Amino acid sequence: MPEFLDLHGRTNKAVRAIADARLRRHGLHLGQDHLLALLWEQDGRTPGELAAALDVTTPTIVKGATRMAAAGLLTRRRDQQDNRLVRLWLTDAGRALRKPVEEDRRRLEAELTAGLGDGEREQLLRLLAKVHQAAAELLAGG
Amino acid sequence: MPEFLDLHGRTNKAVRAIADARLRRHGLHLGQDHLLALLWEQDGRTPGELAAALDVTTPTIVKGATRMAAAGLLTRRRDQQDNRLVRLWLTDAGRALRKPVEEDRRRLEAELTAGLGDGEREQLLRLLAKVHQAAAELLAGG
DNA sequence: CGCCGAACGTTAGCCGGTGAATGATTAGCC
DNA sequence: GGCTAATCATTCACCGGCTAACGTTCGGCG
Repeated sequence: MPEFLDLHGRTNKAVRAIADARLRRHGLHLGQDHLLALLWEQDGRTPGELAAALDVTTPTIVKGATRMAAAGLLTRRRDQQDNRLVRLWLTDAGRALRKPVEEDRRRLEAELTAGLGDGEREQLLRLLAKVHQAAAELLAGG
Repeated sequence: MPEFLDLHGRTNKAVRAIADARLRRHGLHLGQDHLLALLWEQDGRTPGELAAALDVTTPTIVKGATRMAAAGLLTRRRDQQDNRLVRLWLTDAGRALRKPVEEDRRRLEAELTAGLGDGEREQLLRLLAKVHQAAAELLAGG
């Protein structure tokens, strides 16, 4: 069991578990916050656009949007100019989650990296970015 | 979108995608390799033991074991002494995957960290371990 | 103008993961 | 010895993610 893969995977799982627990207090599930983040920035985007921005497939967005619509966080509306398109619009409830959820995420980041000095934090990001680039290249070509 | 959380999440997703693609060549799905790794080390363990070792819930093991049994990688047998227990035993097919899968994983680790010097690799592990510990503490207490 | 292909959202089915409820079996205590 | 409580595995329903198949709607070309 290679060291980096194991450690990276474990860390990711723990982080996801914490994020999930905190999102649950706002009635959200893991991943839905990313979708919301995009809509907070700009309303009325299409599932395809959102999927591309999140590096996720369209069905993932559609299913999530259906659940979030049922939860009253957003509404679906067809585009009048191009009837193939569907646009997602936030409700007041969806908009209201912005501040607390963004704050939660900032706090989580701060708590996780609290044990690192400024130089260490910077270095961690630098090294992780290297690995990420290697992964992206392997995924594309290798 | 905090820097570390975002970068770490992206990296994990890319790594998982690569691992999934490579496991698929052996007829495995993501996560099944971890279960196999435990059984390669020691056969005849119970779902509960495996779940605890992998830090996963028991239903996850049960479902995976069902699929892997259907794929001919392992067999289920009830313990004769304690009839509540179920023990998972590898088939020859399951054992045969050991070398290629372990080799794949070692190679993936090497490829991902190829761009790092020895000092950098060590430092990355050290810093990531710090974050992991912080996450574990948050998960337990905070 | 009509057809045919491209673009798009949706659905269905699978996978790993979770929590909650079920059922069987053992262990412990009176 | 018998009843109760703890311990297992299993099942069900849900979530995010994926691929593949489907149906609609628009665009371009003859």
